[in-house]
Amino acid sequence: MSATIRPLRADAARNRERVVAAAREAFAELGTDVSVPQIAERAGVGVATIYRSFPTKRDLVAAIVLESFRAFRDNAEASLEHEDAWEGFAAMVRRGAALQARDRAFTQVVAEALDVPEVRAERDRVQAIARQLIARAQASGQLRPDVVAEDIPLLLSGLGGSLAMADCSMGLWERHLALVLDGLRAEGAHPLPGPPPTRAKLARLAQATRGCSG
Amino acid sequence: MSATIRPLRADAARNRERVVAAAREAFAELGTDVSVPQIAERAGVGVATIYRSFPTKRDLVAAIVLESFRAFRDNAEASLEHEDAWEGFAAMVRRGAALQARDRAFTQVVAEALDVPEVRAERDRVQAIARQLIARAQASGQLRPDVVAEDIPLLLSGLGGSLAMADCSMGLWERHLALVLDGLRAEGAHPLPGPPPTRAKLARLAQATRGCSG
Amino acid sequence: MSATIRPLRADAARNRERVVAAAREAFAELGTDVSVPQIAERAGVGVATIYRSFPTKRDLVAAIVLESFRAFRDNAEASLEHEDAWEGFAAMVRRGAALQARDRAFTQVVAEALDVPEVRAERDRVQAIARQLIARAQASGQLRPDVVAEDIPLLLSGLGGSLAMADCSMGLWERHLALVLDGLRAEGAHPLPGPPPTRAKLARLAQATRGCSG
Amino acid sequence: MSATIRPLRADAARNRERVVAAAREAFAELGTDVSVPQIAERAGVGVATIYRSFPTKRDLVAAIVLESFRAFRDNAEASLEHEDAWEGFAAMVRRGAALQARDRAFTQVVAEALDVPEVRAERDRVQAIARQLIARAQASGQLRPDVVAEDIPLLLSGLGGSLAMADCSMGLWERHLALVLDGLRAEGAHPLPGPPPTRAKLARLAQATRGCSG
DNA sequence: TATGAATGAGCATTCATTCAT
DNA sequence: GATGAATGAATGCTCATTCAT
Repeated sequence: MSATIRPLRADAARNRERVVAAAREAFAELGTDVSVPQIAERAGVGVATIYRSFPTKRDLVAAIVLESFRAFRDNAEASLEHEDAWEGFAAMVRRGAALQARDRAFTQVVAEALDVPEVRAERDRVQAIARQLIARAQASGQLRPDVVAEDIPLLLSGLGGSLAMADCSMGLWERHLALVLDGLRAEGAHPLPGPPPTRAKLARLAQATRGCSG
Repeated sequence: MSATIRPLRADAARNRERVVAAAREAFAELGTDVSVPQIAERAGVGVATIYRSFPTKRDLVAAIVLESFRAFRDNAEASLEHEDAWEGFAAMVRRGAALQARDRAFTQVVAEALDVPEVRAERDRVQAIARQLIARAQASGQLRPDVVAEDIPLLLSGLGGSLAMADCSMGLWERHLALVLDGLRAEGAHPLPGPPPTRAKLARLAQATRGCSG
Repeated sequence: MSATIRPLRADAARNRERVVAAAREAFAELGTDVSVPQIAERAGVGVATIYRSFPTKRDLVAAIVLESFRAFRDNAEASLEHEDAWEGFAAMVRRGAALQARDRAFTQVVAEALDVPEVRAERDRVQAIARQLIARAQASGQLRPDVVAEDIPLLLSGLGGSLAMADCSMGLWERHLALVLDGLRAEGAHPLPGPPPTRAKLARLAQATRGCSG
Repeated sequence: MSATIRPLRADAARNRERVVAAAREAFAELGTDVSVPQIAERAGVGVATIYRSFPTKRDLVAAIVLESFRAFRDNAEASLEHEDAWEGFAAMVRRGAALQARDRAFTQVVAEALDVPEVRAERDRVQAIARQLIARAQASGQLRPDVVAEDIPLLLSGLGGSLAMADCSMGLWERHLALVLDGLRAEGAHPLPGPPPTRAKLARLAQATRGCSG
């Protein structure tokens, strides 16, 4: 009965899924610069089919990375239940690194702050959870106290960069990740240089699109 | 006869230098996506003048990043003289991070493995020095023994990612860098997962342009 | 059996009417450039429903403007009964102007000679009546004798142009219309240049789609 | 010597002229809707050649119609010298009609108020002259006193409409023009309906892009 | 029969690169 | 040797029209 609710949706949905799958794949592999016609070809549909579901390429990108963000958030939420506070925190970082290891578009969007409300909102939600994981791990004395939640996207983006470079099928990025995690431990922490970033500064930072000169 | 050639050469060389300077600036600021006409305009020359010296945009990019690679290598070589082995090593990493902080194209190329022989060669030379710095720092017991030279580009690229994201004028990236350095210290090192990467594997890795799926 | 067909027909007819209503509105408001999907949405039907009744957008346009032509003809026929021959004639012209003032598509089609047999036929019928109105008004000595029926569409189209330009809600076009009517009066008429257009010439003219060069 | 000032311009200018000529022709014939590729083909150049000289299609349209506007203005200025004030005025109207008779894009732009500063400015200049011609002709008692300068573009646009419809090579539009001119004469003028348009109203009118509903 | 998803050609525009001057 | 105009392929996107449901 529920099958007959949307008879049209039957092949429409199947096609949309083909588009999404093709986009997911293409974006993951080649980054957000793949052209819409390229995605259409991979999906075996015409360009206009894509534009029916996603009025703009931007929207398609947003939809795809949103999936990843959500998956990441689900995982991070689950990590809050971890008995060991450090392991909970590490799991989140690991997950973020893994995601970036297989999705180039995700990496790009983490780094370039796609200005789409839904994405922005999801990012905020993710950060709220990260803050909790951090607080827990710091309270337990395992995570160095001078790390703040805002460092995490930078760290993740950092891992993403390294992953992008390497053939991600090799386990190399896991070495790198372990290294970074060691740097985050309270154990042998050396004080970080400069003042801790204020929340206001970081907010402005999140706005900034790009532009480096010195 | 060299007298009649030189004058032209002088002109040409001056022009080439203008192109290189403009490209350096533009690439650092905007990344490798700046258009050739844009660079030509900045340099105050015609596009064809650029194409005389650099048959391809790719070549121009290569030339520019090569400069950075060389500067990096010079610096790394100097670091070999450092009394403190750890400081020598850390100086190299810091330098790499700083370079990426002010040169967006460099970051891109480190991350995307520009497939040009000269660049590749320079990369190898850099790595040879890195190997020495690492060996020294490990011998002195300050650098964790499970790090290999091949990890360095990945780490640098990682830092680059985080730098790209943040407004690089803020000191944020220096926090991240300090974090990573702490992770590299022998002090609180936890064993890295998996087998150490063999040299052969890494060679193949260097070849690979891209392509992640699982 | 007609009983079983009729119900469907009823549905179909109602749907068709919705389409026509939406098209009428959309064309009047926005001109013939509105997209078919847009009309479908206004009508609350699918595009294909439109294409069932009208194999081509052109046909839909033709159907809609045909309505206006018919309304115009009805009005013109009524004007034949006018006691005052001049007023009868003027009423027709006024009506044509008013139609154009509220229907952008009508204006476009009058100006661009939509090449559809039915439209063409209706145009001829209209002209036959115009001819009578003109004859009457000329016989009464009020309409200048050198005007021929074939001038009328041109005049109307002329008014349409001026109307299109002005915010049609302002009464401006009525000034213009009055001006033109004054030009049509026998009173102060100055002879028109050139030979009066022969019927044959005008027939060829009606054929011509476009093409001006000298 | 002046020939060698811009050796490059030699063929560049020739090519630009080809573009302009092709655009002039295409716009005149088909209106502003002709596609850029179409114009390029007519000109025998690539699309990008057009975009070198005209950053936007809008700019190309503006450039072309500006030519016509200027020609019109020159002519109108000359008409100010006419001994007979009425003939001066009539010459302007005739000229405007003739222009529209051979240039569909001009007609469109007169009717649709292309929002480009230069075009707008030229339009204003033209109107200033029209105002003088009108004042002169009214002072001499030949032009009806209730016409204002702002009526002229409407009248011209009106004539344009009628001209567009007819095969412009036939002299038909000249009949229509004569008719309209007769309507403008003081001789047999009947009072115009409604209040004369205030300048403020007309200014707002000029702003309005489109949108007719009642 | 009505739907609306799919199509592919078309549009305005940009860019790396080549060639006449 | 240097110029910058010309090229044509590519990009994101829209629309009239056609099918599978």
